[in-house]
Amino acid sequence: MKPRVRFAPSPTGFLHIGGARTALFNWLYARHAGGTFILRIEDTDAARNTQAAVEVILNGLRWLGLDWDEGPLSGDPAGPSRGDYGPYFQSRRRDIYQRRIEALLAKGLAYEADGTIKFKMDRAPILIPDLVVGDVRRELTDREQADPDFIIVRSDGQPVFHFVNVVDDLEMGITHVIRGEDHLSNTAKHIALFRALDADPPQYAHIPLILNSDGTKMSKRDQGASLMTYGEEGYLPEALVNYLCLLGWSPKGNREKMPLTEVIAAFDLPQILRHNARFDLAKLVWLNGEYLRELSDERFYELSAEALRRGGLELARYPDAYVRAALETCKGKVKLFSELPAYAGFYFTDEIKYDPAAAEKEFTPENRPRVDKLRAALAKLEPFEPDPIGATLKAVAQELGVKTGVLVHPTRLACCGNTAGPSLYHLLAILGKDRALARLDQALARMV
RNA sequence: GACCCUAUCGUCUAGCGGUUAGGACACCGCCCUUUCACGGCGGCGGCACGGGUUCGAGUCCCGUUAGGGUCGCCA
Repeated sequence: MKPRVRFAPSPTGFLHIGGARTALFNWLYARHAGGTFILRIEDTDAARNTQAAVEVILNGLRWLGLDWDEGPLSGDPAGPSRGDYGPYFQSRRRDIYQRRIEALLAKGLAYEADGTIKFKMDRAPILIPDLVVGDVRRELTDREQADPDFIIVRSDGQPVFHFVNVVDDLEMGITHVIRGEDHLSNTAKHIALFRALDADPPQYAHIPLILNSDGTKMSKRDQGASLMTYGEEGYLPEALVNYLCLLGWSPKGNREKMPLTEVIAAFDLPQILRHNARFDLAKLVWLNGEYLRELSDERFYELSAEALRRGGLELARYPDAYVRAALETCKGKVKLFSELPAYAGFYFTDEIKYDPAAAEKEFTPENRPRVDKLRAALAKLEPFEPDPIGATLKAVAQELGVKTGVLVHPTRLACCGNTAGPSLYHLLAILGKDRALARLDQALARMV
C-alpha cells in the first residue's frame, strides 16, 4: 500500500519554521516512498482563521517547493481543491464529524457533560508504536487519573482538535502520521479514539523539535521562527530546505550540501534522530552562500535586484546592462541577498558614505600624492577596462615604490566607502572613468 | 504535581561492544590574493554524572542531573 501522509497546519497567519520542517519530512517521505502528500487545513477554531492566513501556509509551502498531491488550491475553503478525499478544510467537514460523534454516542463511548460531549478514554496505559521513538507506554498523569475523559465537542457544537484530527486521518486514509514530538503524549488519546471508531491507527513517526540556539523552545515571537522572514532576508529556499533536512536527520557519509533528489532517495523514517536540535543560523548562512554561488546569472540578477530595491536603491535610474554588470561582480561574494544594499549600493548612488575608521586610516596626507598620481594615470587610460586598470595600479605602485595594496585601499574606499567589496579593477571599469575619477577627486579633497 | 521523550566538540552530526572518537558550521593561525569572499593547510574543542553488565562501554541496563514535551470547551 502506498503511503498517504499529510501536513495539517492550523492557519494562524504564519508558518512556523518547525511546521515547515514537519511538512518537509512528510513530503520527503511521500516522495521517497512514492506515496501521496496531502495538505489539510485544520481551521476548526473559526475565530482565528482567515483566507489570508491559509494563503500564508500555501505560499510558504510553494516557496519551499513542497508540492501537495491533494489539498486546497487556494485559501478559500469553498474554493477548488485537488484529490478525492476532500473537503480539505475541516470547517467544511462538519457532517462527517457529526456522523462519527453519533456513532460514538450510540456505542456509549461518548457522553454529554456540561453542554459538551466527552470521550470515554481508556483507563489502562496505552502502547504507542513509533517509527522514530520506538514503543512508548503512556500512562495517565495524575490529573488524567482524576478524570481521563476529554472533551471532543465544545459547548458551541464545534468538535475539537483531537477528535477531528483522528477522524480526518481515518477518513483520508492516512497511513503515516509524521508530526512534531509535542504530539507524542497526546497520541494515546488518538489511538484510543481510533479504536473506539473501530479503526486501526496509522503508523506514527514523531520527529524532534527545533529549539532556539540557546536551547529554549522556539515560539512564535522568537527570531527566525517565521518561515516568511527567510525569504525577506535573502535566503534561498533550496538552502533552507537543505538545512532543514540536516536538522534531525543525517545523510551519513559526511554529506552536508546535497541535491534534494538525493535526499529523497536516502530519506527514511527510522533514521530520524530522536533528540531535539538547535537552530544554527550560521550554518544556514554558510549553506545559503554555497547555493548562492551556484545560482544561474539570471536568477542571481533577479533576486539581487529585488533585494536592492527592497533596500531602497533606485535601479531603474541605471541602464540594465550596467545593473547586470555591477551585480555580476557581487556573485560569489555575499552569502545573503540582504547583504547586497550595503555591499553593492555604491554602484547605484553618487553619495558615498565612507567607513569612518577606514577613512581615518586611508585618507591621509601621505596618501594624497599617491592617489593623485594614480588618478592622473587612470585619466589617461584607454580603454578603461579591468586588465589595463589593474596593470595601471601595479605600474603606479611600482613607480611609487609601494605595494599595490597601498593604492588599492584608498581607491576602494573612495569608490565604495568600504574596505571590502567586489574586485576593484572590475568595479572601476563598471563605474566608468568619469564616475571613478569623480570619486577619486572627492576623496582627494579629504586628504589634507 | 504527574506522565512521556532526549543527552557525542559552542552548534548540526558520524558512531550502532574493541576507533589515535570522524565530518560540517563557527572560532583561531598560515598560504593564495587588488580588499572581501572562495579555495588549501593546520589548530582549538566532545562522549553530562554515578553505578552496574562485560575480558573490554560513547555504544547495553539502572539511577541522578539537565533540557524538551504533554496533562485546555488551542491546534
